[in-house]
Amino acid sequence: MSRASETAYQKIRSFILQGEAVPGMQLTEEKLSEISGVSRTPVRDAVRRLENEMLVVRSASKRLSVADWSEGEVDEMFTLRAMLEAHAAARAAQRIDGDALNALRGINDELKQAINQSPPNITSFLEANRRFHDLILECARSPRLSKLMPALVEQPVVRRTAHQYSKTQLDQSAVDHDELIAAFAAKDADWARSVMTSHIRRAFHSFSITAAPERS
Amino acid sequence: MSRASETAYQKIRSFILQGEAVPGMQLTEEKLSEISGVSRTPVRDAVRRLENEMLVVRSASKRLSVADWSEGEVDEMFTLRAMLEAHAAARAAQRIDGDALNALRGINDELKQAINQSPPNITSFLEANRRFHDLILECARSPRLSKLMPALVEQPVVRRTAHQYSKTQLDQSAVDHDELIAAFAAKDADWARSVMTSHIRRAFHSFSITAAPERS
DNA sequence: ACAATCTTTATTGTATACAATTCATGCCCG
DNA sequence: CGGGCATGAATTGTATACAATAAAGATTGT
Repeated sequence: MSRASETAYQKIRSFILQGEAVPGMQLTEEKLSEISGVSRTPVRDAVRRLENEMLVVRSASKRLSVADWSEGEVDEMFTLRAMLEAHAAARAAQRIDGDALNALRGINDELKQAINQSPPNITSFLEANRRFHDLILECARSPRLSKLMPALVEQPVVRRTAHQYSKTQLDQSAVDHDELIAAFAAKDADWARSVMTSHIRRAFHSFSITAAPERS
Repeated sequence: MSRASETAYQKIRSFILQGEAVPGMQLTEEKLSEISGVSRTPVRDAVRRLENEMLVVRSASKRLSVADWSEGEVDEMFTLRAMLEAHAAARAAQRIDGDALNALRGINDELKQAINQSPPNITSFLEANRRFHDLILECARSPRLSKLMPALVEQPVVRRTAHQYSKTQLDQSAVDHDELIAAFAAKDADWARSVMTSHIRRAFHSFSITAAPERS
């Protein structure tokens, strides 16, 4: 997208993900245009994109609000994400080349460095993690899959601001990634699929456990 | 959506699906606003929706064109659709109530009537088929799944204008639907998932076989 | 004739003004 | 008091004019 529309998208998105917005709170196009500093027209474009990622929802009478998903819906999201990302891993295993494989190794090294700082650098970890998964998606070479994934990935982040990551969990992520790389190197689609499924579902359960207390 | 934006969406969509548009052909916002009889603003809204359904694509320099997918990409779409619709069927099996079950039976009766006309009424068949699958999706009660499906369902229609349906294929669809209903009545999620998977993948292969000659 | 650059034209992006809806408030009548 | 209805305010939808950008075409120098 072009400049204004893109900045609006970024600003509104971070406004929601950085926790400045309360789930369920109403958003008017005018307020959003103030936040992002552009007119309503590009704001509307940005909102459409966010609507597709289901970060904002539109009520029956076209009013906008910050998405607020029930526990069951978050579960469902993880299930769908596990299915699709496992499928992406399987495709990637059949298509990946040596360069991409090395790139994955490099990204996972960065991820390990982020973990081994004290305290672990969560921001760097999340950033490397995102790049790792994005690169796999790219190697899957499925435009359609690439289109569907954004509606599944960022969602948990909304509630995760206060999320505590244990060193054990972080280390396990790096181990999973290493095993994925091994499966890719062996071009074993089923192996890759299984590892990815476990990886996502484990993340889901540790997310549920630490996120649950918030609901008090 | 509101009136103008919605009519734009409908008109452009049917313009593409009814085969008046050639895959790959360029679409300017102005021409689309002529076609739909509204100004460019609502056209842009409509285009965003179509872009998400991947019926139109946007080139690197923001120019619009009618989507044109390779054979491999159509395959991938069917695979994804099979995965997600099978998942929807499994969820529906656990959540469906008697009313919805009866509604499914009614819809499938209409579908059979459409088949048994001579010649079979393909339009009615497709319409009933769509309602059948839509109702299952609704019974799955997964907003996220409902959001993802549109990007997967209408795609093949683009090339299918000249598609010939054999009586055997049509009958098999009705039989599949009956078995799905049986799985739902038994609340057997795995059964429902399997039947739906077979149903979609069979449709895929009969589609490939009859659509292939077009590529000459 | 060819290539590089400039100019022109086509197309998309943005802002603003206004129209149409929807929501909230208060009023009247029961 | 309380429910329905009118009125006003807030919000979204649409059209249009203009700005920015990308594509196409013309021009010039070699």
